[in-house]
Amino acid sequence: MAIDIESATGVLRRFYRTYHRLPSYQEMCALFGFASKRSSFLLVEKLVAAHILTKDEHGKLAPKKLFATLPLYGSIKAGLPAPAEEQDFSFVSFDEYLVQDPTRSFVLKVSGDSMIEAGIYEGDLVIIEKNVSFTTGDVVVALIDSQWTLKYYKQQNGQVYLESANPKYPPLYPRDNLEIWGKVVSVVRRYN
Amino acid sequence: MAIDIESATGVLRRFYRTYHRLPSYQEMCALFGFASKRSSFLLVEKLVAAHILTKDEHGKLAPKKLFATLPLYGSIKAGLPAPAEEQDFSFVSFDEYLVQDPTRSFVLKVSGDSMIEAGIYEGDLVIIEKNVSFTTGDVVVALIDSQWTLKYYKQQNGQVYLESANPKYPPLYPRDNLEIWGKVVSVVRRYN
DNA sequence: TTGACAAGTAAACGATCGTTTACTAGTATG
DNA sequence: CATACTAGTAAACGATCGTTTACTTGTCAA
Repeated sequence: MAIDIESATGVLRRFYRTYHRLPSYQEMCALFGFASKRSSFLLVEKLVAAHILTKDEHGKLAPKKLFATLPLYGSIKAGLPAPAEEQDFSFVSFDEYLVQDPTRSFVLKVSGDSMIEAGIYEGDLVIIEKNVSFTTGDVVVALIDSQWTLKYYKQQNGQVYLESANPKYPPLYPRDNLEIWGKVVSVVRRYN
Repeated sequence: MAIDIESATGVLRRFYRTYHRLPSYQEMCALFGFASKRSSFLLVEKLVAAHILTKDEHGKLAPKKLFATLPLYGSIKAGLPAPAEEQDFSFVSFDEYLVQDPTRSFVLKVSGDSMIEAGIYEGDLVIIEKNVSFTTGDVVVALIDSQWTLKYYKQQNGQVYLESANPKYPPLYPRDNLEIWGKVVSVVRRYN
């Protein structure tokens, strides 16, 4: 009774999500109930042929795209490919898609509705990048009069101020000092 | 001249992002310019002590949270901790945060403005999960009269229909058949 | 100047690595 | 029935693994 590729992929994916590495052939024996490493070897050969795993230039086993990534279909308007012939898509890993420089980034959970008109809702996560340049229109995290806010950064006639995306809040002109902490480079929302 | 932990972390993070695995001590020698594996060994010891790397239950080296993740500060309203004492936060990996079951999920790039009132903009990526139950108010990907759309799923008096979040579009009542492909479980937006 | 310490080299250890060879059992095909 | 093929076991291969021991530097403080 051979283990099919699909369920093997699931097992390995779960292992990779837990340990952030692939199991050795010996560990695969335990995972799949093999008695010989050769069985793991043959299974891996199939997975490599199926483009689920790869070997890098040093011959080390590595997860291929499917592991940390999902198929990305083109446009929602363009129509979806038939489920049988799932081709013509790229892949996305959100960690890589959302974060350019992890060493300069952090995440904030949004509360309040001041940026709701910009599509940033309460409960959303925003990824902030520090020490980057920003211009008028960027969403920034700012310390204005010793209070933290998420606002549009605006420049007009040399005057710098912060503007809410929700029209019910007035623009903020700094009294003494205005400290910009970073720029919002991406937004993430999870339902339920 | 010792290599400081910070830059070593950067090098390893870059390696991990490229190869989706950690380098061996031998490979670290090449990465850091060491002539002896012992130098790699000592460096790793420091990184483990600094909670940047770990060893799992089988003694295998594994990246700790910091690698695939970013610090998550509480609420934007609550104020940020001082940069020096960066404590009291959790961590987020977006791949894990956004996708519950990778085997049943795919990604679509949004075009059109029909869901703009729900905070889903043109160019956003939506993560769709197939074969899940959904109720009134969920955002779904549907095939209505052989056309793909992103809409609110609605049920009223036994009548099922699709509603746009943008009031300028009327609700869609299916003429012959309505096929729901999956539920939008999360939304992702990257600026610039 | 001396001593202590940190950081690196060089070499060696047993353990585990991926891989290969030889063989066995089961199953499907002719 | 004979054959071929697939999937598995068992054992062994050299290579690489992480780790340890012994020794060499350079630096800073006493």
